[in-house]
Amino acid sequence: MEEDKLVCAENCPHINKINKVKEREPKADEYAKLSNVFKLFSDETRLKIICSLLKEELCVCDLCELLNLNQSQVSHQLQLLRNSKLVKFRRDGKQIFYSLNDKHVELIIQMALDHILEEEEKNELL
Amino acid sequence: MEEDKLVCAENCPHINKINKVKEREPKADEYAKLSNVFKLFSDETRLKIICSLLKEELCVCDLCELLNLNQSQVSHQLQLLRNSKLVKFRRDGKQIFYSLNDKHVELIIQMALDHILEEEEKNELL
DNA sequence: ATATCATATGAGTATTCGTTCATATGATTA
DNA sequence: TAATCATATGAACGAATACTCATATGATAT
Repeated sequence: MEEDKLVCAENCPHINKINKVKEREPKADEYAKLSNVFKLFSDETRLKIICSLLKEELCVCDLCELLNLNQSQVSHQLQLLRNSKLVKFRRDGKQIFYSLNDKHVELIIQMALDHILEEEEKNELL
Repeated sequence: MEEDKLVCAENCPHINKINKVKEREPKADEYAKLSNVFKLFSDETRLKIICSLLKEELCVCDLCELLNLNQSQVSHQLQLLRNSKLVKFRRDGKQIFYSLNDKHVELIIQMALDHILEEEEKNELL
């Protein structure tokens, strides 16, 4: 008849800490949006597309050539990026040119690169 | 007998642009590392764990209580974060306390939050 | 020593997600 | 108005992955 125990018995959970964390945490829907953004960056193919668009507006076939991917692959990934408004696009005749829709993208990638570089430095010290 | 055509025929691919992009792009192994980092942030459960650890060192059972997750779930996700060196941990008696291992984590999340907020502002203008 | 507590880990399952193949759409050119 | 070009889209398949359940481990307390 005991209830399932979620928390450990004694000192734990540390209620003070937990309340402190709860105050500052993102809202429930922000977690969903955040994880969705990171999901877009988490696939190597998409990430390459995003990085390619960092500096230059490019058409689908530029991306295919640049990244050595087939057209369907690129278009499918671009659709995901479009749906999340991470990229914008304009048609010019038969071609469609994509570009990034938000200046934060570059910052996010730069922070992650800094993180990776620090990891590498740590490893070199071993 | 024709080869599969990867690029469009005429103006495209825009060789100048492509070369320009190629100069600045991350190296091949950096893409893999980058996407792995973002993959860690891309699951909502892991993201909640990471955000909880932003301000406070917490034990497993704190995280269970705080996020309303079962112990196995939390431990499995912590293992992924450990393997990628995103968190560090110390044992104190029966409990194990986790904390973030890198100051860039907060910056990455903050940039992503800024991105989301800007998206929301754009939507409100409609 | 044994029981209990906090956490870790392995296997199995279900779901998510990326790629491929085939086809559709929408614009241009002949 | 056909044919072709650039891109989009749908369905199917396979791989990756998150969760659950059961069990193992390592520390403490009795």
